[in-house]
Amino acid sequence: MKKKDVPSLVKDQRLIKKRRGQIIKAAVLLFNEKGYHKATTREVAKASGFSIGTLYEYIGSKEDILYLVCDAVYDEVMGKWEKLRDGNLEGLDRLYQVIEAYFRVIHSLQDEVLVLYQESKSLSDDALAYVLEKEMSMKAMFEKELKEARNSGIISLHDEEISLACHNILVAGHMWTFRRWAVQRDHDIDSYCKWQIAQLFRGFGLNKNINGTFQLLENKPETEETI
Amino acid sequence: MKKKDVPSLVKDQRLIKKRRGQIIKAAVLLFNEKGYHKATTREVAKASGFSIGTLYEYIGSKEDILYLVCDAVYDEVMGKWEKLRDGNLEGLDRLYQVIEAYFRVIHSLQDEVLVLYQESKSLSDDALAYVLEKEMSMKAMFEKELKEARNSGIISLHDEEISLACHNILVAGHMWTFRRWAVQRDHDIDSYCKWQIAQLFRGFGLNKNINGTFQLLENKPETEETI
Amino acid sequence: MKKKDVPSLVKDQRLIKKRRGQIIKAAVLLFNEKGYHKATTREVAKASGFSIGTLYEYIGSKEDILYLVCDAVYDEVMGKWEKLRDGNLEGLDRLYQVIEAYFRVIHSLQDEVLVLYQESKSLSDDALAYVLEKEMSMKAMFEKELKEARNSGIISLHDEEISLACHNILVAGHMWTFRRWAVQRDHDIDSYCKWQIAQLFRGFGLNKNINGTFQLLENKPETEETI
Amino acid sequence: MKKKDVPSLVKDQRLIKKRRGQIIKAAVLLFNEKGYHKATTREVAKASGFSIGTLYEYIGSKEDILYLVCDAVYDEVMGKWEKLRDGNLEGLDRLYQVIEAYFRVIHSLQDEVLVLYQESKSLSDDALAYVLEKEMSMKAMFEKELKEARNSGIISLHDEEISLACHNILVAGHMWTFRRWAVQRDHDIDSYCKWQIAQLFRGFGLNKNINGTFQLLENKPETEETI
DNA sequence: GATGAATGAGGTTTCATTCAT
DNA sequence: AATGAATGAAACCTCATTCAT
Repeated sequence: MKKKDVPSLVKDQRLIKKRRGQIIKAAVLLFNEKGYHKATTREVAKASGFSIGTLYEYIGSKEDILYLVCDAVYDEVMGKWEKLRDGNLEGLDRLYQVIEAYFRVIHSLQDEVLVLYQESKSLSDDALAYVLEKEMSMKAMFEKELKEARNSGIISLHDEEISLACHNILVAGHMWTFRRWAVQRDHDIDSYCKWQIAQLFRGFGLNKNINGTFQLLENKPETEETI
Repeated sequence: MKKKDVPSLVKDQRLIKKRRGQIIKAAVLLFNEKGYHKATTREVAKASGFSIGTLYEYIGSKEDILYLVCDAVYDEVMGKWEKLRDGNLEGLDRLYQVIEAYFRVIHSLQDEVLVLYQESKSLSDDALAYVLEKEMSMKAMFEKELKEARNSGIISLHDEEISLACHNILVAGHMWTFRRWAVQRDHDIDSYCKWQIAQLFRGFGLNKNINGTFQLLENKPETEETI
Repeated sequence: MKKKDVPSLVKDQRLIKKRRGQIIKAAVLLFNEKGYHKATTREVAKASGFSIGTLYEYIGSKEDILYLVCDAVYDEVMGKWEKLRDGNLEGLDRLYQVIEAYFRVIHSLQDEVLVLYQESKSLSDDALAYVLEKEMSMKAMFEKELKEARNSGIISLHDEEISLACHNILVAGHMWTFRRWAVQRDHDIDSYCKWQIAQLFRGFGLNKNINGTFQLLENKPETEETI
Repeated sequence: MKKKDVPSLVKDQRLIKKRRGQIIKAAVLLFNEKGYHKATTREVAKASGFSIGTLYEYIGSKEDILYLVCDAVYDEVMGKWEKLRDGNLEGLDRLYQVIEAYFRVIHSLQDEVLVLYQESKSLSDDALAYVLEKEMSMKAMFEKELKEARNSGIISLHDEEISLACHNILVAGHMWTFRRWAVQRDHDIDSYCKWQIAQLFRGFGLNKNINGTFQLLENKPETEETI
């Protein structure tokens, strides 16, 4: 599915990019604070730093703002995630690191992801389809990783389990934002990564040591750090 | 925290209960279809079977409708869950059954739970606090179960892990509704219960046999059914 | 073609009729004064005697107002015209009287007809088609009269000429409104009727005497009254 | 009344003329298609081949565009009409030819005349007055012709009748455009000229022969061609 | 207790016009 | 002379809420 076309009356592509960046930034803050429906276009314009007329030079409708936000957030998540992933790792280390990187990216983009998560349902059918497709492509990336791990003999899961596990990973990421009122009261992001990943891979004989790198458990007796 | 007071101009408590039941039922359908913000009070009144004037005899504001829905959904979930739980079970069987019962209740109240999940953020601060408190009380119930299981030596998890695991269980329930566009494409509720519970307890030497009841794994070699 | 359905949120049909009557009356005045496009819905509401919200209880969109006006004006013209026509007349007298009655009805509904004439082009395609159809049905009425007159041997015109003559009659009626800035400076409605009808039937040996009834010209030498 | 002054920021008169020509041409097309009010200045600028900024270098306001169009259309009609009129003709031939030429000019400038006719009411009072004055000057030309014909004994009409007849001639021209949805379905311009002129002069013993030139009827018995 | 017509604040969007480049 | 991004007043329309019946 192709990116939905958001109409603009302005020709200069560089300017469009800049102004839309302002819009997205302002919208994330506003949508977080009051939600998409209660935030007005006038407020978005003002928070973006220009007039309502100028706002509509760069979008076609209010929904376009939400679409721009959702699209941008996915791109940002994907971009940051790619940068954070260590392509040199293999096997278990790689698996852990991929997931942890994902959690940490979400942590760094909390507001953005929360909007994506809570408001995307207000998109029109086709825009929503596009966004869900992006979500599924993220899921596919995790599936690829898990299947490679299975091929390497590190984990043993059915396809169905892998699929579900990937949903769980993705949602565990989202949870960090949409349940922050509870989860972030008890955990910081380090702790959250540690325990969630532990939960995901319990039973596969894996462990993460204290200084944050992951290691195989070598049949040590259970200690505080062991899961 | 006490239940928020929803004002009514009508005296007859029995009538209030009846009419609010109609309102909640209609609102769940409508909020599912178009969301809380896009559904109008007129539509709610019509779907409830009476006039807009009558609607306002039983509520004070539109938000009250959402509050009534959220409150009722929790009560319904709790009620059904209690009925479904087998108080006689002990140990592992009990643990499994509590969780599975929870998933099945959510399955049977999909629309309701979805509304609760997607729209409760639109509640006012105090109403939201009340709803979140209910959510925490559900979490507490799971925590109690898990701690008992730990005391019985069935599982070994830190308090922190138990807390997180309970979040995961609750969210796994919600997921069944808010990710149904993907999850319910690949799973029916039986399969979902099986694999999600498996995922939660992998590594504790538990298993679920083919006919749907859970059992301890007795050192059998791993088979297809083994997790 | 059926009457276009104008949506109303109000149920009481009598009230709808009453309120729409108010709307039409107010709209005719306003549209005359500033034209359809420059008149605002708020102004229409105010001139109708109620709030903007109430206005929209009785219409679905601004265009509906214009449609209501056009539809009502045609009905009013037709209704008044029928009442004014003398069904007992035959032959020439009938022909003259039908046309004169038409002119006089338009005179009594000047503002209404002017709006119909100047603004109907702003209707949507299907509403416009409906209105033009009404116009054609009026033309058909004149054609019927002229053909009967031809059958009686009073006038001798080809079908093509009759068709065009009917257009001319209709437009001569409209002219009285849309060229009033010039025509009504030089004529009152009596004089206008007299000369326009004379113009239409010159050459058929007809005349209208001074006191307003029509008569056959009996080969008299031309006098001031003769055409 | 003097031509209204349309302000321009540009000095070069030749350029002004050229650019305004572009504007008028574009505006006629647009105003025909969507009407003056629904056409935007941006659209006019684009259709004219330059930017909105440049448009405003040559006009002071949107209304000026309409004024330029109306003014230009009159000039064009007058210019073409003069060229088409045969100054050598006398008497009846002259009378017929003047009217037919007028109809044919309007036919060749249909879109332009239609805009003039349908939108001029949106002009400001003074601009409208100027335009109506032009209309009256056209009427005066017809009056001059008819009076000369009366002096020559070709027709016998009172001053009042002549005035009205001239209105009718002018409106018969406009009709060809504003009732084209009906009239042009049944007639081509040749047929329209023939029958409308016939209608105007019925009873004066005039005729138009088959090959399109007009002639006096020489007491022949009425035939199909006779009116 | 039920009704539904009335209200008007406030939402989204448009577009004529300006002015710095 | 030409450009086009920026502006904001003002348009249309919605809908939660009230209150007379």
